[in-house]
Amino acid sequence: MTQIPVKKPSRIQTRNRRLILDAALEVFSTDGYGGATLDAIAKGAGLSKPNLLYYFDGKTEIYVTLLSQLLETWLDPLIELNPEGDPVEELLGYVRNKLDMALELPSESKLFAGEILQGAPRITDHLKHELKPLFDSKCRVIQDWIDAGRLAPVDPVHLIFSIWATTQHYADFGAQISVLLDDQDPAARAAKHLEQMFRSLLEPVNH
Amino acid sequence: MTQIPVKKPSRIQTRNRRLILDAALEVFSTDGYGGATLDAIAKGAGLSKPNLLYYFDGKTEIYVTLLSQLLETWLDPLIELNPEGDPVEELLGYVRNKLDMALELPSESKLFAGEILQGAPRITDHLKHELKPLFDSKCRVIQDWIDAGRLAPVDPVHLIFSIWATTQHYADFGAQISVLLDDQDPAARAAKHLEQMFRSLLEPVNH
DNA sequence: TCGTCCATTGACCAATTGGTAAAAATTTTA
DNA sequence: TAAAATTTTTACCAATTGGTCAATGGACGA
Repeated sequence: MTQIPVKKPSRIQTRNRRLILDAALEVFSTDGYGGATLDAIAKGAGLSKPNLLYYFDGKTEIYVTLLSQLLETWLDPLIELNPEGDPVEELLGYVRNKLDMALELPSESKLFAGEILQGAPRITDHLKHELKPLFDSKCRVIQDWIDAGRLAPVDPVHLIFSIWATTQHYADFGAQISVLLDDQDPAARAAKHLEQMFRSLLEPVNH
Repeated sequence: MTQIPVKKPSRIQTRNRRLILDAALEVFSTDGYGGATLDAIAKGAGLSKPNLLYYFDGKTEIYVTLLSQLLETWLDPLIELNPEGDPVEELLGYVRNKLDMALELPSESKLFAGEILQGAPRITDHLKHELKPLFDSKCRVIQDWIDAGRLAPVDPVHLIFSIWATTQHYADFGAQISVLLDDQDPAARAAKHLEQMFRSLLEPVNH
């Protein structure tokens, strides 16, 4: 029996890996992969650089660990899209959830966006094997809703793209929004606008 | 008289600065500011590194030059939004223009997105003094249309954000889209979807 | 054609980078 | 508590980075 030795991590390991990943998230999301340095991450985590490398095999491993953990969290709201629920409310709920995530976890959104922006060189596999199947399945759910006449005839694929784009925009382009809105908090009006927009798109005409 | 010597650039200067900026666009947009190297840009431009630095004062200057030139091109379609035209058609035309730009000039879009993502540390002033006034002015135009009953009552600010987000998404998240659509070209269906979405949002109910 | 200015190069540099090795300190286990 | 295992540090390194400088090569007008 080839038993893979999966020792449970010590308290110190759990704590330090957490410290490192937290620090790394900030550094990677504000400086990008290329601009981030192990020194900056080490400093942020309150550890020495060689100590960092005791817990992770290198810069890339920290980065990829972060991204794949992130992808899971990020996919959750999409998973929860319930085929049995009311189509319009399910989708508006999804919009709401994604917007809340973007507003509450902007660094995570930026980290992901930065990786995709650069061609997703380090997570293409994750996208293919985790995101894609879920995406296809949820597109089918939406198409079924449309076929049942419970949703206006939209393009499921591009509907999802539009939801992702508009919600994540509030995290990824936060710096631009800050300038344009003189640092006012966009949250409330953004939520209202997105609900209005997607409702007018999705509500079936014959009611 | 403090006369600034604005010699017109020689043919060689024009050519080489162009070569450098073209190469820099590719390098910066795929590697990010931090990940980009002068060596890579020099190689891409077919020049030696010291030769690069003969034309530009340093990495940052190349980058900022690129970004500010870019911002102008990028703002053009918004400028063309005509207060005298038909509101819905003007806005849908803007969507169309922005989508076409994103599809045709993805590197430019990515470069800009990358800078904003990192907090816009090098172009905040440009945003404040060029983008913001234009943005405010066009928001007023949209509000006037609404007040005149020629457009559904939307939030002008967030309408523009949604247009930017959805169109640029096809450039900035192209890598993700490629995976999800198995490399099919999204252009046609994206255009159709965006028109449907924004039309259903913008068309005034009383016709 | 000559001299002046522009363009280009090779050699170089200090600082920073990701990463290593081995010893020292600390925690856990028996 | 002593040995074993884990964690941390100190000292270090080779490669890469953005950038300089003096010397050389070319373009071009007088």
